[in-house]
Amino acid sequence: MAGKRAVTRSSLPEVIANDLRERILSGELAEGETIRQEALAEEYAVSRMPIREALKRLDAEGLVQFTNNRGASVTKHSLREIAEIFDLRILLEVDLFRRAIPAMTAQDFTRCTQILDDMDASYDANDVAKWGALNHKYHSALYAAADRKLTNEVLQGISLHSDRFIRMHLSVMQQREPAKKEHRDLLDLAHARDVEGACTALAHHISRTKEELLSLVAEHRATADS
Amino acid sequence: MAGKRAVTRSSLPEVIANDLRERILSGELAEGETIRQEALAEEYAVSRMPIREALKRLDAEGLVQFTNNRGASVTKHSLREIAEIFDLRILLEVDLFRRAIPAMTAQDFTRCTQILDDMDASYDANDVAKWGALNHKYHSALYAAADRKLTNEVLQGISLHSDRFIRMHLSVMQQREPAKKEHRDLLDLAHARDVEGACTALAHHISRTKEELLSLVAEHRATADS
DNA sequence: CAGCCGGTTTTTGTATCCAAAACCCGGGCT
DNA sequence: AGCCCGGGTTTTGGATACAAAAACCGGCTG
Repeated sequence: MAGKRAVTRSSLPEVIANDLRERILSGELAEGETIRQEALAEEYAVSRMPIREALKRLDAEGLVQFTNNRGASVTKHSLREIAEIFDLRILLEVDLFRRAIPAMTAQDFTRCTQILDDMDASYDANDVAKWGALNHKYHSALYAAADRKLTNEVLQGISLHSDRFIRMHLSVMQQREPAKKEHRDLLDLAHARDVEGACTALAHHISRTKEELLSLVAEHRATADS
Repeated sequence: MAGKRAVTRSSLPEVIANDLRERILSGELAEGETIRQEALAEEYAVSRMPIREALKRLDAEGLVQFTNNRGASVTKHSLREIAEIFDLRILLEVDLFRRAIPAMTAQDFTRCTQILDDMDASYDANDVAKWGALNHKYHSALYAAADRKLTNEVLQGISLHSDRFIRMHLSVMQQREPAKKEHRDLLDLAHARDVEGACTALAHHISRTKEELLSLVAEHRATADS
């Protein structure tokens, strides 16, 4: 148990930002909801200042929006923007994958396989939060060999948003078994060093997720009136 | 003169962040330089708090780095990361351009031409800051027809960094007249609706800039020891 | 003489406090 | 009766003040 390496490795605004991010991603804080700084301050038993910094950070990440002197509210994306998020993912992930595949080692493959196993487990266990985290981990592992720090950071920033919608509708999407297989196929194609095949498969995989999610969100919003 | 539309359209941290950003981009604040909050606070005649928020924002943009309790310092990119910045630009800009070209209207073309004229003027006048701003404007105008808000935002974030290095060495690069012509060629190809030709031209244009800049930065760093 | 340890100083991080701007509601005017 | 205007309340934004962590320097000891 050498876990707690650094005594207080994260500053107060950071842990608050992490928690708030999780709350937004999990849907506990709904789209468009206005955020009252003082309420959060009391809830976390700190002053309003760390809260402000945390919100500013989330604002930079695009999860909340600051309006002049009217405070912060959870961002709400249009269907069009959601589609764009996924298109960006395709663009970036395919590029990363293409660069990564020739450089992937046996270690990379075993690591990816392991994460996939964990993912399936949490998927079946209905542990949405864990699945989301593992999903990120899997993708990072897939593209680790590309050794592109900056691109990965940008991708993470974008994936945040896509994850929000995926998790929002994961319960419904669980019926889509093919996703599991597609994940495995990607790894197999990479292992066979079939760069183009793997890339098109990845593009299709994300694209299918996009289409499916778009219809789900559209349906959801239609019923929710809003 | 209907300029000052909104009375106080920008908050204090915002104007400070803008100014600091400009100072970093212009090279007034050198790479790796540590930033003393109190010094800036006195300089801007405000308290340390707006400064902190501004720095946090720049941190989110990647222009400065926060270390635990040791404050902020201007980020310094490795040659490898600089190359990655330009590769990302290629990826994003080509995608935007491809989507934009079929949708570009006469208005778009005239607007682009006009900006190009201004750019040439500031280029010849050696006005580096203005040239940078216009460069941004030109690219935004080129991709405006794509109507991809999010992608453009991401691109802006990345271009910030590339601009930093371009402006750092613009005085040397002025000898490279071909860049002017390339800019015009891009517009002509787009006007002819030659999507693939325009995209490859754009990719080559950015790629050439990248190569040239990389050697300049490498040279600069070699002489500056550091 | 070098390395380590402790006190001092600087610098950051957080809290409390005050001012300014935005919303809400009621009253007056057209 | 409806609309506009003004005071009260709420909420954010900024300043000052305080505590904690880190760097720095000097002295001590092996």
